[in-house]
Amino acid sequence: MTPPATALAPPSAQAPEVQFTDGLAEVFSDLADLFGNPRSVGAIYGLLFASAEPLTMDLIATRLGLSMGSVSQGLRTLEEFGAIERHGQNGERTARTYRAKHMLKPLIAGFVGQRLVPRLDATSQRLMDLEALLEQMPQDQAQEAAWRLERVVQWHDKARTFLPLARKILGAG
Amino acid sequence: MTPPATALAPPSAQAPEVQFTDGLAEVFSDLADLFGNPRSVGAIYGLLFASAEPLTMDLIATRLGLSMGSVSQGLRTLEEFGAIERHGQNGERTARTYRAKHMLKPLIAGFVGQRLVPRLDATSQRLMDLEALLEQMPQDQAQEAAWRLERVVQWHDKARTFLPLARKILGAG
DNA sequence: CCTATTTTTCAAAATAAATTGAATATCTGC
DNA sequence: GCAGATATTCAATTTATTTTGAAAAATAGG
Repeated sequence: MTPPATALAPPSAQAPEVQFTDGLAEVFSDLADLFGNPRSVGAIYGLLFASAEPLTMDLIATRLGLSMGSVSQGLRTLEEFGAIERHGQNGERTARTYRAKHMLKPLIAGFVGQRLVPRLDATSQRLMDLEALLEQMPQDQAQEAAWRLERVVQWHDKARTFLPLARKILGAG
Repeated sequence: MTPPATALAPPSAQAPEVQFTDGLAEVFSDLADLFGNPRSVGAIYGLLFASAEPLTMDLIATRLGLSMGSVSQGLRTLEEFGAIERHGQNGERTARTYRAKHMLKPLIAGFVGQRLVPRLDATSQRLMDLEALLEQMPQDQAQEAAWRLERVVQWHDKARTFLPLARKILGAG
C-alpha cells in the first residue's frame, strides 16, 4: 500500500530546494545551540550558507519566520564573527544583501576569539586571585590547597594553548 | 588613606580557606556554564575539588546555598560523567560522601562522550538526510547544493575525528 | 529638508532552562 | 516491619535568555 514511486509530494511538503535550505538552517541552529549561541544566529548562517544568491534581511526574516529585530542582531553577530559579508554596499537604493563566507574558518575563529577566549581569560584572572589567597592560609592548609589549585591552573593553561590548535585544525577546510 | 597593611580583614569576609573553596566553586561554575552545563553542577564539582575531605550531600547543599534536589541531580550528572566518586559506600549508617577525582580527564571524557558526541551524531544524521534530498532536486540546483553540503559534511567529519584528540590532550593532566 | 525605505535599538513579552521543595522512595538498625 | 535518617523525583516556581515589535535612526532620492 505504498504510493507509486512517481507520486507527487504531499501538498504540505515544500519544494526540495526549500527543504534543503531550511534543513541546513536547522543543522546550523543545532550547532549554534550546541556551542552556546542563539539558534536564530545559526539559522541565519545556515540559510545564507545554503543559498546560491545573497539575501536581503527582509527575505531572511520571512524565510525563517523571524522578526527583523532578530535578523538584524543575528547578522551583526555573524558579521562580528567574520562569518558573513555584505554584498550590496549600502550606497544603493535597494536593500543590502548578505552572503555567507563558505570557509567555516572565520566563523570558528570569530567564535573562539570573541566568545571563548574572553571567558577563559576571566576565569584565568580568578585563578590568579585564588593563588594570592594561599598566602593568607595556615601553612598546612595552604600546601594542600596549592596542590589542588595547581592542577586547575595547569589544565587551564593547556586549554588556552589548545584553542589555537583547535582553530587551525577545524578551520582548515 | 589606605588602611595599614596589617589591618584585620573586614568582618564580612570569610576565612581564607572558605574563600578558597568558594572561589574554586565559582571558577568551575563559570567553566560549566561556558560548556553548556548548569552552573550548579560546576559549583558542586569545584567545591569537591577544593575540599581535602569528602563531603556529604547535606554539607554541599549548605555550603553552596543549593537545595538538596539540585545537589542530588548535580551529583548524579557528575557521577555519570565519571568526575566524582562515592566515598562512604551506602551500606553505612552515616550519610554517603563524595569526592572529586583529581584528574580532569574523566570529567572531560564524560562530558564529551555524553553531551557532545550524541548531539554531533544527531546533526550528522540530518546531514545524511539532506544528501538524500539532492536527488530530488533539478540537476543544476543539485550540483550547487551538493558543493555546499559537501563543505559542511567535511567539516563535521573533521570535528568528529577531532574530539578524541581534544580529549587526549585536555585530559592528559 | 522631506519622504520613502531599510536598519538598528532596546524595553517588554515569550520562551527555555535551572532550581526548588514537598512528596516519595530507599536504607539500616532495631 | 517500623523508625529515623538519607536520597531521589518531578511538578511548580524562579531565573536567565531569546525574541519580538514599535519607536528611533540612518540612508538616499526627489
